[in-house]
Amino acid sequence: METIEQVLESKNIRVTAMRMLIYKFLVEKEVAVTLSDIENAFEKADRTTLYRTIKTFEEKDIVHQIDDGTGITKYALCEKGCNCEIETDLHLHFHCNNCNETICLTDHKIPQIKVPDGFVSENVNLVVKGICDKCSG
Amino acid sequence: METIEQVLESKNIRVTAMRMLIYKFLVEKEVAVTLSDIENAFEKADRTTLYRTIKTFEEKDIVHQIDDGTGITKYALCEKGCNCEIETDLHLHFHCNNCNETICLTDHKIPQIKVPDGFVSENVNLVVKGICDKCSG
DNA sequence: TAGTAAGTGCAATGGAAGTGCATTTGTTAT
DNA sequence: ATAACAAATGCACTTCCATTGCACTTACTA
Repeated sequence: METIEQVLESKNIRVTAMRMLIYKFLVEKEVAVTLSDIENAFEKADRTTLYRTIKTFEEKDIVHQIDDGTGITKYALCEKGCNCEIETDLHLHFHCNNCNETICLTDHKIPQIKVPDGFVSENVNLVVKGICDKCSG
Repeated sequence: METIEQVLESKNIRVTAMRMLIYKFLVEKEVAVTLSDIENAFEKADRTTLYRTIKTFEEKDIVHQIDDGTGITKYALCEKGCNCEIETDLHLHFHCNNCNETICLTDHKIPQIKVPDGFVSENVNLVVKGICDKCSG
């Protein structure tokens, strides 16, 4: 089992208390979070720090950004099976219309999408909306 | 050939000069537009009016909203083959990373997406990013 | 044609994203 | 150990888009 320090170091991210806390928070949260979520969880910390920390994590490919259509950017840890650095790693996201949470369905790859002649596909964003397992129960 | 008045009336939208102009603008634009695009086209009109006009069009299903991941909401006319009122009408959108325009690929339906047990899919948003036909030429 | 409902314009607010700069903290070399 | 440097953090501020309240105008309806 890797420690948080090891994870950060392996990605060339300098280890700080703040970063460890935020990483831990992301691990414990199983859904994608907004910047506000993080803000609420760390009220003592500055918004900018949280913002830049997430951006750092993103650059170093330990979190990926999700645009689930709510208009607010969400972030989730890149876990087992998520290779965000590879453009073609395209798992889909599920947004629950009831609890408003967004979940990475890492196992569910996006099928090949055909585009018309002349169009070149570089990237695909797919968000399924509906009711999640917890809410449909 | 339906006139603009007829289109609006058939959707129970009261006909005003402003609405006709905006509708005409949307018809002529073949790509999805932002509120700012409309604003620039109608500098004499108020932002709020344009905003609410688009919202009205959206409610009455003559326009649909597109979230192409640029962070700015775009709108496009629901044309032939687009049945936004039906949740399962799911054509995809293409966003060009070069010219920054977003196009409805009305003919391209989204394939059936499987979700895990317990999840209920109600809606799917799919945006393909890449280079459009005009830019790849 | 008067009355009412809807549409429009102006002003202001709110939320999220992003930036500049000063300060603090951490790393490295001496 | 500590000086010097680089990176991280906190504060203040800005910008941009979305949205709302209210007053005024326009269009339908009895």
